Amino acid sequence: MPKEEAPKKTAERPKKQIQLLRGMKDVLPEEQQYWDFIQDRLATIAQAYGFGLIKTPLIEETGLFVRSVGKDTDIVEKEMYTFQDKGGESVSLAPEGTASVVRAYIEHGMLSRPQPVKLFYIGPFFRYDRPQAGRYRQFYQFGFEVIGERHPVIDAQLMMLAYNFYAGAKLPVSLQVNSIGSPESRADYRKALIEYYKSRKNSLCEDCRQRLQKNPMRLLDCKVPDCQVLAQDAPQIIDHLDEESNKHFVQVLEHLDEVEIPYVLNSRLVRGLDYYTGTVFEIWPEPNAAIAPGTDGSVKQSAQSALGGGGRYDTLVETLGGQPTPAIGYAGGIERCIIELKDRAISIGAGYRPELFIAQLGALARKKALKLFEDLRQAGFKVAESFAKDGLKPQMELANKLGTKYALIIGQKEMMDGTILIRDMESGIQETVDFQKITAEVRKRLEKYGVVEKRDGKIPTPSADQAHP
RNA sequence: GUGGCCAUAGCACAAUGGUUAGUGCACAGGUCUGUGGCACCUGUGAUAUGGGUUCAAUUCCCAUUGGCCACCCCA
Repeated sequence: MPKEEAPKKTAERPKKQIQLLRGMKDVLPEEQQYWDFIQDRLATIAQAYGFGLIKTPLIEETGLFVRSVGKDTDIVEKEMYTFQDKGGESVSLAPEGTASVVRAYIEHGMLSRPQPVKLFYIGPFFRYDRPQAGRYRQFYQFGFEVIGERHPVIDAQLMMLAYNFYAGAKLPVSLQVNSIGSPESRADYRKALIEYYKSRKNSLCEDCRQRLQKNPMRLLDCKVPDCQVLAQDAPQIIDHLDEESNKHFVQVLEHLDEVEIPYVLNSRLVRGLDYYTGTVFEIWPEPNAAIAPGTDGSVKQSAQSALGGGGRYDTLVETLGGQPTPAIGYAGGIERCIIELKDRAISIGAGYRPELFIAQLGALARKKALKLFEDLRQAGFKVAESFAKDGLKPQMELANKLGTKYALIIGQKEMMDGTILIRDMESGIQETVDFQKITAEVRKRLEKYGVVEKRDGKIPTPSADQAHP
């Protein structure tokens, strides 16, 4: 097939280039290693802590989220992808994972499994929000839910799991912890807060006056300096916890102390979703010292945005129609995790790198090479090739770019002799070996390399056979 | 949802109200007819879209689309 035939310019390009929908993102092969890295670690950790993977649908009945996340939350009020399906039912793309997991727990009668039921998920979610770095309209979250147990040790263990996930990936993070108490004590606290702020309303920023009406707890983490001053002396939720919540929280902290997981008591931590009760926590990235404001002004230190968050939701199962069942969960954002990994130039191990490259020359050799590729692949080698290329040179270039250890060269001469060339790409030394013995010869050489690699500590991450969402 | 900054090849960046819009990397081919990394040469490839001002717009104006930043909120 003559390769001279340049692709003819076919139809005229459409005037309007079709581009990504706002807030959407393509993940290209180069970035895939980060996703693999995270997924591998998640799968490992989930297994170690006894979580089973659950896959829930992208689409659910709208009511599920209205009832769980809360109808007055921003997420439900203005960020959901909601539409009518062809049957006229109102459906929504899932904006988060917990609601679906709880729905599944109830629907599949998981109450009759050994409690607590520990479930783990990973997948895309959707929120129609204004995009920013690390914030997409389709974004990926992983989550761990423990349903059916109220003991504080569970809270501590889940925080430990979350913390260890990041620590294991060499990401410096801090664990922020708080308790927002039972719904009753929260209502009580709310009253106290409103009371406190009422008299000081004039010193508040405009947003905060809104918050006073809508979501008083948010007053506490306003960034306006004047508001922060007021927040200093505002009543603390800790002081308004009911006895049970308080006792629970103290025990959670004791457990955390015991396992020596560092945490920050953050009395201003409130979570936005309605279903939270009691313990709440977030994982924050530590400020990145590596990114200092450059003289050129090209600073890219993203604002404090949580890598993930979670908490107890002891009333949610009941809210969604199940038996009263305590539960707790954590959810983390994958894109944000990747941003941190990249910013901190954290090594995630080498990506896929082929060990062998098959170069061929001539029609007969090409046929033989095609077969050889298959044999070597089935023998377990990572093999690369460029069979469509004619010249040896471009093939060697590619072998070099891919960083393969050896090139196996088969041309007319080798075809005649029943041999093949093995070229060491680093030294340039090449040897002629019997074609029949190629597998053994290659294995012999690569095993030698394997030892060297181990010394360097550069063992390629084993590509687990986990599912990619 | 609010406010601001921005948009030139695959990527990173130049330039200009007036002939063929440059450079580096990448990609393709060649110098090298069976051998990669280096060098040199050649080539492919772009002014996001729509409208307006103007003799003339990639440049100025408006809108749309998209990106980024700060809010809001959240993963």
